[in-house]
Amino acid sequence: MDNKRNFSAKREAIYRAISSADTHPSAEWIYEQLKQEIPDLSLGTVYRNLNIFKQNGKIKSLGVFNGHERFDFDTSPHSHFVCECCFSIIDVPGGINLFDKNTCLYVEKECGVKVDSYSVVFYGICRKCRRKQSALR
Amino acid sequence: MDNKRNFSAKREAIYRAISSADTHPSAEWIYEQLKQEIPDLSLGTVYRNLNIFKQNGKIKSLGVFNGHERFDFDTSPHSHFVCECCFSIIDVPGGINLFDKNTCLYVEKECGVKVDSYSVVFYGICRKCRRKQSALR
DNA sequence: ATGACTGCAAAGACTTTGCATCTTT
DNA sequence: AAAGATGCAAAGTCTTTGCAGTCAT
Repeated sequence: MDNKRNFSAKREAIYRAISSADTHPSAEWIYEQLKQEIPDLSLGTVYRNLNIFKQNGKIKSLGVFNGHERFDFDTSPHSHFVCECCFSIIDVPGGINLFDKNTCLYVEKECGVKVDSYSVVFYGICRKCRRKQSALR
Repeated sequence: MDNKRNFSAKREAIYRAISSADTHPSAEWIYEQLKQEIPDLSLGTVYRNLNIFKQNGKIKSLGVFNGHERFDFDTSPHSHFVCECCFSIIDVPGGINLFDKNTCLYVEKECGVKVDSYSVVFYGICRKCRRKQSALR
């Protein structure tokens, strides 16, 4: 992630866990994941390091879903889909959903603000949950 | 809000507080607001009624910002701007930021999901906070 | 009376934090 | 040795909930 090797083994493990996950994980998820490999890891450390990564810009918060803050190591602009049933989060491929600069300029003018970023989230039902729902009928 | 008049005075006051607010309020904000007018209101009641409104579709949750869930009585599709400094939320006027159905279809095909809705949030610094920042220099 | 609504306070869920200890340089 | 990172548990914050009491029909 960085060349300076200024980090601890646990910190690196936490970052590795996020960046290798395909789940846009929560703190709890990372903790559970690493517990097997690092039994003496504490949840507080996970939270602390996530906040450091966030400040560093190494990860991005996707917001709070179902009470859990979710993170993304991919900080490049892209949209997400959130399943309202199981709260899985998946990347929307391609930049098709991104606004151009004019849209932000429009918001700045209309609202009298300075726009730094934006987020686009689609909500619905994921494939897995749809299957479950159909199976129940 | 509804013709059936099946609601209590406090419930109506809570809905009135949201719908007359220009702040996309939190539960706490509504509680503080109404406390003057209704001294024996409890915060639990505010939470309970907000959840009922949410289920009824009478209000929409904008998500959690700075730890507080924020609500909007305007359930029509529109985007929002969130100030990263004071966490004020303002409506982006006009439908210019809304996607068309094809965008949702694209997401459905690419992700193999069913899209029900989406949200667009712009982040930045609001006018008031910018002024404060300039004044400090 | 019956069902709906509420106050109150306790409980829950997630996150942060203080402090002593342990690591790393 | 100094600075940084962590474990542990307590505290903090926001939200939900159980229960008994209240209100409306």
